[in-house]
Amino acid sequence: MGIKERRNREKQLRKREIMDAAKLLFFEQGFAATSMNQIAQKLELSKGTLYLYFKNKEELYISLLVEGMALLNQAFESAVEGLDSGEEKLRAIGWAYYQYSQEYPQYFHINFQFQQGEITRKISDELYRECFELGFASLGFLAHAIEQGKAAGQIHAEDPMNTAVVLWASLTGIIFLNHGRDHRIFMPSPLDRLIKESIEISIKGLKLK
Amino acid sequence: MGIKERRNREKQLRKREIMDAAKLLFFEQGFAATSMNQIAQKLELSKGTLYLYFKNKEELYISLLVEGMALLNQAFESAVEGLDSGEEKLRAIGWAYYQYSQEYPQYFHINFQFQQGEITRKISDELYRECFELGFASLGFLAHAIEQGKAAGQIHAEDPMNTAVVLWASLTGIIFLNHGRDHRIFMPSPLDRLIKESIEISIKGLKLK
Amino acid sequence: MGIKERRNREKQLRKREIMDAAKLLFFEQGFAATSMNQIAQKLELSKGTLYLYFKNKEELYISLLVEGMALLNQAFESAVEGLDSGEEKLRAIGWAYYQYSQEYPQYFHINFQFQQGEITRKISDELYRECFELGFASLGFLAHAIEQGKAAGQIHAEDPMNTAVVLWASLTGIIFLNHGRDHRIFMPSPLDRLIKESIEISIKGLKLK
Amino acid sequence: MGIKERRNREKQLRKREIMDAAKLLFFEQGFAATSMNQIAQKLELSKGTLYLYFKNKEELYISLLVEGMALLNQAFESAVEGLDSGEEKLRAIGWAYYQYSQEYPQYFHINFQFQQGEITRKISDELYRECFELGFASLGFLAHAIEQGKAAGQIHAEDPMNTAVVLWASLTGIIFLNHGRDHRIFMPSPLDRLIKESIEISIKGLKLK
DNA sequence: CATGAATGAGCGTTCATTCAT
DNA sequence: GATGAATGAACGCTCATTCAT
Repeated sequence: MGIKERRNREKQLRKREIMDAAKLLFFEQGFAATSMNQIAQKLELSKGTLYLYFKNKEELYISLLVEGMALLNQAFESAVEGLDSGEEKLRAIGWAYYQYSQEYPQYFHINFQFQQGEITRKISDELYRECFELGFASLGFLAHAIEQGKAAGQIHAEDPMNTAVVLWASLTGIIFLNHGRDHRIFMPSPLDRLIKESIEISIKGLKLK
Repeated sequence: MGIKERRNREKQLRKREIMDAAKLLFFEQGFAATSMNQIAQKLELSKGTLYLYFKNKEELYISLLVEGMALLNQAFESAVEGLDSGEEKLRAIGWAYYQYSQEYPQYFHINFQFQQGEITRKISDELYRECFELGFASLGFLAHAIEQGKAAGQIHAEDPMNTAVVLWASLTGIIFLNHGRDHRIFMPSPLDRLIKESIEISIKGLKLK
Repeated sequence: MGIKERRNREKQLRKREIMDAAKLLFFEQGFAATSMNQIAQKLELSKGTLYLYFKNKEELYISLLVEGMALLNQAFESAVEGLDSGEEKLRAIGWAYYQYSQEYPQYFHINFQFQQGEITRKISDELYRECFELGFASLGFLAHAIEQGKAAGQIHAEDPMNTAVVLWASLTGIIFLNHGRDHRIFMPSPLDRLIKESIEISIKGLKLK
Repeated sequence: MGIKERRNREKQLRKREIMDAAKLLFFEQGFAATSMNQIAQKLELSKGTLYLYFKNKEELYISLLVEGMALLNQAFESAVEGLDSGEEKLRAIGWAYYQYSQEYPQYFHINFQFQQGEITRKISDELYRECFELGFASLGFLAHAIEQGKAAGQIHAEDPMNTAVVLWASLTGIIFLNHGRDHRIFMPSPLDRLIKESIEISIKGLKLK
């Protein structure tokens, strides 16, 4: 037993190490430009070993994606904890999304690249579903806040899920402005100002009166 | 005379063919995942021929980008033509952006990929500046409409350029939801509804009263 | 008649132009690194045209070789003109070889590359023979001078042709030191000093007493 | 332990195989005309494998060059061992150079090609310096012998290094006559006779009296 | 006579993946 | 469980040569 457990623990540890190294490299160089060789070298591991833990490059990538999505969900959960009004929650979720993108830029990046579908086609439907559900859960936080505001008569929203998607995508679009790997892309103000402006515009735009 | 002209016309035609084939492939698979070989095969042309028309892969890509950006600017120009108020213009530009993304999804996609910087680092600063200026011009339409609304006392915007970027990125984020090359990504409603909702939220959010 | 002649003259002229352009490029970049395209562009001519005048790249190259060899023979002829003793002639030929290598570095270079055989295998035996005979003629000047010195009892040489080859190759080896296209190669003194020293050592070494 | 050692030995063996195959091909066809593909095919190996052992084509070439130069230096060292006079040493070195060129014609050729600068420009200054110093060491043997003869009053040489270069280049030029990859080049006598004659002429030409 | 578009084989190099040890 | 040598297909790109016009 004890042996088996230790083995298992060690296996998980190794998996972690691989994922951490891969995370950094994928973020810095993108999926296509990062080679399994690089990942192996960074860990002073042999290439073959990577394949003991991940079926292929895509699956390694996706496992990071899932992890990142789970983290985001936790962040949202904490953000709304103890808040009462829908409006407050909306504001908190928006800001939490921004903070997440700053604290875990690698995860944010991976998440986003995934949405673009560069990799999606190479993974199983099952794995895809898992990602999908996690994403759906995140959206749920937004949708729930909107629903609450609507129920309280403070917010106008025909279909809260619809509105949630709109807000989510807006923020994503803005955060992503900042994520090009070169710094020649146009940013009129610091990202946080843009985010704040976006959140406030949206909330004001949603308010009933 | 006639001969030279015909040759020239044919040359332009061939260039068009190449660009059209490349446009589709870049859209479907992304820049990195599309090979010159694929483009050539799609056209039943030899690889070498592509290089008679474009110095390299990047240049082929960028030529599409520039074309798409020019189209978008024209679309914006038409959209605001004859409109009076800033609000109307905002609405028109947002909608034109959406329509552009539907009519020329490949161009939209290429434009977007570029902003992400996947390619930016490989091209000359000069070429980059050209693209940049075209993009800047597009933003200008939005900024100008906001400015006008502000001047007319109808819109609140501390820094119109800032606000323009926010709106632009929001719309881009939403449209992009729809652009994964597989269609498994979550969309609660048709895109046009989401866009309309986004535009209206933003405009309402910007209004002074 | 007149027409035919003019045509012919023009054809020769065009051939000259091609050869002159090729000469420079082959010298600057070497045979392999020079493309037919480059030659055509330098002349503002189409690639196809080159093939009207030369069967292929190799033949263009070889035609330059033949020309250079003929020039060298002329130089040797002038050098020995009016000289009486074998020793004087030897000295004159050696020096003429050096001057030739300075005045026509491109020809010298081409000549030498040929000896290395990089190209030889691709040309016809017939063309090869022509080159060979020209080279042989050059050697003849040296051999003849040695013969004369020997006949006059001033020079020791069992087999003058043998000795001619030795002297020739020695000078070639020295001149070539200077012909690497980068300038990091070791040269203790200016080439002319080395050449003079070599000539004097050889002549002294050949003298009977 | 044993396993690791055997692996290492096998790896060295494979490296040797690659270098030996490359040596022959570079010799027969020159650097530019030899492709990595050819080398791989000759060994019935995949192209990719070559790159496990050598970073690129140039490095493979240079590793041969360095090997050859080291061999030559050893040959010179053996040649002068136990000899007393400068003249004897000169004769021995010249002859050792010839023998080296016969025993290791490929190395001789590679060395020579390098001097021509075909490849020099593509390698790092550092690597270049290493090659340079090995070559310089070879010359040093000659220069030292001349110096010694001069000190003993037997040889006239203003600048022994200069003279060393002259002798070296002379011999190189003669040996090279024989090294065209086809054998149609003119050779009046066997190479050894030419070499002997050259050495004797040079020594006689250098003697004081 | 001259063109120049097109070809197709080839280049050096990379890399995800496999498998014998 | 871990290794790392080997593969083989693919990459972006070049270029001598041909041939319809």
